Amino acid sequence: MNTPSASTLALWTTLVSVSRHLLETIEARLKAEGLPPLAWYDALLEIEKAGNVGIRPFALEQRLLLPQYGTSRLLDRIEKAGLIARAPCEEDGRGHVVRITEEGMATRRRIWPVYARALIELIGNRIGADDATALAEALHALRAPAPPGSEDRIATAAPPEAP
Amino acid sequence: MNTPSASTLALWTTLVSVSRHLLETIEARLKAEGLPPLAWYDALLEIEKAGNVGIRPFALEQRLLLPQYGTSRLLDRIEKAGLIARAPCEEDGRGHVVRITEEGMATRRRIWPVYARALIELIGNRIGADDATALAEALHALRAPAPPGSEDRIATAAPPEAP
DNA sequence: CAAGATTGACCAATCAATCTTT
DNA sequence: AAAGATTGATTGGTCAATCTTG
Repeated sequence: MNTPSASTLALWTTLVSVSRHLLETIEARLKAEGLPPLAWYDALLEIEKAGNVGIRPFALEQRLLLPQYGTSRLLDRIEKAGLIARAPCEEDGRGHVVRITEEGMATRRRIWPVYARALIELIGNRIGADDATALAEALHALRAPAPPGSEDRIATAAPPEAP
Repeated sequence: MNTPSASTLALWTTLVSVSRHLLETIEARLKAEGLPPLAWYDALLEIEKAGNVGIRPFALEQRLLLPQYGTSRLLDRIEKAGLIARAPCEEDGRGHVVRITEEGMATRRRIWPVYARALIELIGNRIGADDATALAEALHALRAPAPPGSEDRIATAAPPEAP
């Protein structure tokens, strides 16, 4: 067999179109509210969870699944907006430490309701809880293989509890 | 309820991470083979299907779900690579017509085996046909609402039969 | 004026170095 | 030399005009 089955093609096309639709809709709503894009939310959340000790960019890369330079450029923009602070690392002279600012926390808290409402409208209201759970379970078969060395798993956009 | 349920969040995070993983893997394989990105394949396929009469950019936009300027820029690059030809439209002085070249067809035919093999390895080999069909059906509940005026549905990356 | 299509200017993503420290 | 992180240069994507014809 050198061509995908009809069921494979059907799953592939719906997967791509659905995730594109959801992402575009959520990004559009954030922009309409004058809020930064989803990538900022994911980054701010991870940095906020790190607390006062902060987080190293290389750790952020792994959690956000971004390339090294992507993380660097993303942090550039978020820092320029005053939502995080970068400082040289004490223990390791090569590294830096990233911490969230008060304004960063405030912005993350303003993003969440818009994000949450979109997820409810676009997913929760359109599919039953049991179906959603079953779908997520089934999709696990298609996940990326765990990179060597990482035993704890992480998803792309891991939202928190309500602010 | 103002926060998404756990099942909604689980589905959202797996959806995003799985589709990102699949897309990145396929794009990486195309690049490794010296082939153009997936977007070129989708465009070339639609243009090739239009045959000798060609296709208008505005029709391509609808099928590829791209913005007007996105289509224009994409066609710029594909044309510069010699894979398509743009000509002014006879019936409508405002419009243009896009046709595929021999080299364009050849390139599309070279992309397909790589694309097809990736879909088989990443999807077909990891999930049963019945499960894949059920998954695709269930995901239909999350699709974008049909835009007014379009009665025939289309997916983002609609692959053809084997070349 | 609306539709089809393109373009200049700007923002974001990518590649290949580069720099510093371990 | 390898790890952590950044940066210059190029490409790709987006916004707001712009141009031409219906």
